[in-house]
Amino acid sequence: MDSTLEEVAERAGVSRSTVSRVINAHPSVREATRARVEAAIQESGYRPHAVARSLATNRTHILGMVIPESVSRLFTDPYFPLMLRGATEACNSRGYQLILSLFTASVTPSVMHDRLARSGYLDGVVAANTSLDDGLIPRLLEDGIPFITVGRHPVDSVDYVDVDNVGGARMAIEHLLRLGHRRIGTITGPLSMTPAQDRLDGFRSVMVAHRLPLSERLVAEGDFTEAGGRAAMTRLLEEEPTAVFAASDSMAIGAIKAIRNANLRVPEDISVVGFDDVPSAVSIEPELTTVRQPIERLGQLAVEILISRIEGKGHDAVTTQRIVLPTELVVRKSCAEPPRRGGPRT
Amino acid sequence: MDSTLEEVAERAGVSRSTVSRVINAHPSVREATRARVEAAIQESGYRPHAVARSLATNRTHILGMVIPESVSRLFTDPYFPLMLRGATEACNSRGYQLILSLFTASVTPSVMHDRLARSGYLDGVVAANTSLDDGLIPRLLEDGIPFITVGRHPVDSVDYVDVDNVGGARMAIEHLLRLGHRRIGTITGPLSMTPAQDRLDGFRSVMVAHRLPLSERLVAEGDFTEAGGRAAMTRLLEEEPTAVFAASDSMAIGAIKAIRNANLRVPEDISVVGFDDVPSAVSIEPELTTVRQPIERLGQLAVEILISRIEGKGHDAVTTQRIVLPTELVVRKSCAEPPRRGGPRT
DNA sequence: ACCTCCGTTGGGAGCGCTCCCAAGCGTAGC
DNA sequence: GCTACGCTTGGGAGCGCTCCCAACGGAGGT
Repeated sequence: MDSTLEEVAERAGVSRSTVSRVINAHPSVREATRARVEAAIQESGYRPHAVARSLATNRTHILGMVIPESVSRLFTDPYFPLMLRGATEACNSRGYQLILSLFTASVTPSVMHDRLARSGYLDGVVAANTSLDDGLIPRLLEDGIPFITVGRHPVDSVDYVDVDNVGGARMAIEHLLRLGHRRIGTITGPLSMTPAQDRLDGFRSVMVAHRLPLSERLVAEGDFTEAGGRAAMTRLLEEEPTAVFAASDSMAIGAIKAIRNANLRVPEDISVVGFDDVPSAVSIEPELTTVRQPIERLGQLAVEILISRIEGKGHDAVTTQRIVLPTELVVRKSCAEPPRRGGPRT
Repeated sequence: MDSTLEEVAERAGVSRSTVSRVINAHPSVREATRARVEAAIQESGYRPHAVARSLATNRTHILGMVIPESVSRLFTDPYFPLMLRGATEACNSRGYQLILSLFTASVTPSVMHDRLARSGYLDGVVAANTSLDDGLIPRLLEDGIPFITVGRHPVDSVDYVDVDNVGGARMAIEHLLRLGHRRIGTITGPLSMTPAQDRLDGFRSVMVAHRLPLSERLVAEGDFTEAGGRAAMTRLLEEEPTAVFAASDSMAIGAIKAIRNANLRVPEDISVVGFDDVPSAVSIEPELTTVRQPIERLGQLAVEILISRIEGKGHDAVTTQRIVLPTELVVRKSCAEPPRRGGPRT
């Protein structure tokens, strides 16, 4: 069971090196020898010892997925599970493993970082949705470990995969405009995170392009959670918007609750657009109009690019890789034309 | 940056062994020497090479979390994220790392298994919610790798952590009985999974204890998903139950939709109880009465027990560890007294 | 003054694998 | 028939660390 290369070699009557060649599919092994070795491997149930191999090759085939503490709270949101699934899928098919590093309370970021990057266990790191201020990226850069971020990062040499947050937000707002809305509010994510910034930019750029009022009072910062969306919407309500763009579906769901709580209806009194298109977007009443982003694909691509960087395939190893995936507006039932002035809404 | 023990030793004017002792907090190092070595470590930015250490100690401090393919579909359910978070938390505080192994389409279970257990990278495995028929447990047993399952497993020597599914189901049904329901249906999970079996057993035992009808037609098998719950409920509707116990919140939510789809109301026409108490249980209308299980705690305990087994602390190493956590009924708004016969329901 | 013992320290021998270099051998070319 | 070259194969030298055993020296006991 726990046989070693040497034992297999003896059994096959060849040397350690030859067995190693067979295992690594090295071409220069005579067919007859190869067969003999393979038989010996079968018989002994031999499996290469990954740790020993890693020590010799300086490769572990293990990737780290880092999720900063601030974000791990969102873990009940399907966003991360989906991204993880994409990442895992890619790892599986490329023969890599994924270590999950959530920054939790019991451990400081720097301990966490040491354990990760400098432990020598990781061939590369996927830094998911880091916020700009957590200092993770500079450290990774300093370590020289290959990494990629999910969500754009401003530093020049950083690889990333992202979705078109600006474009998605634009589509959402344009949809609202098309329905006749003029007084549109937005609930943003935490502005230390680039996707939140970008969605807000998209919102603003459309408003500006249409010469619409862009009061800061129509912008409420949330935290991507339902509770945060609810609180933000409650504030927004005072401004009497006829439509709201929430930067995540969870926040949109929170917003709908706040609206109902104020005895208003969605979409008759206020239209709501979300972002993400998580499964529960269709579980709620009314089904949510939202911007779909390919979350699973994002995780998958991140891993694939990271691996190609690690393995140094072609020019991937020198060119910074930046991929932005398109987003898509999904029209459902949470938006309608704005109420007539002085109409049903008191 | 990538200095070795030897280099640090030279810098401190001691031997490799002494540096090793300092790093591993071995007591027999003179204070002065220790200080000198620590300074050298600081200066050189030395970090022990985890892989080399693992090769020498035969310990990686890496655990695997295995989630079978059939279950990874549930990934949009908050169950796994929460369990993962508990597990990660425990790993973090004990200095372990967690490798996530989802069985995905691109890889067969046996390849997956080889990669895991026999790669030598894993000190132990947490097998989450395996179904009885996927053959994972026998293989782990055969390999002799330490492991624990989340959700009870019938084999004698297997460690597990579980929640009191039977008791939880009982509480749910008794609650319904107390409200006056007699014709109660249930939507089960896939019966190849022990939690699904246990919840059904709880349902049955209460029904039997109260001498209530136990028609198989009032039992519909679902798959823990919302869509499955909806389909199962649609079938159940023909039996005209006044209440339904769904073995997961997702299925309960699906059931509510099916009920509404039939132009009936929850809870006025049909009461619904779920299981899990996921966050979205309070996001829907009406808020769901459900059985709460400590999911995060489950993941955490699984890891802690696994680690104590690996490290062979005391008798933990020989006694089978089985822990069953209590569940709790959370009464919200999805249950009411049954409609009067011939009442509003046509 | 000598022996013993303990607290410290150093160095060899691996852990199981890869990689490189060299050796063995058969064959083709001259 | 001899040289050269290419295909195979074997074995040494690590990868960076831990662990064990031996050695060293000073303190305490007699």
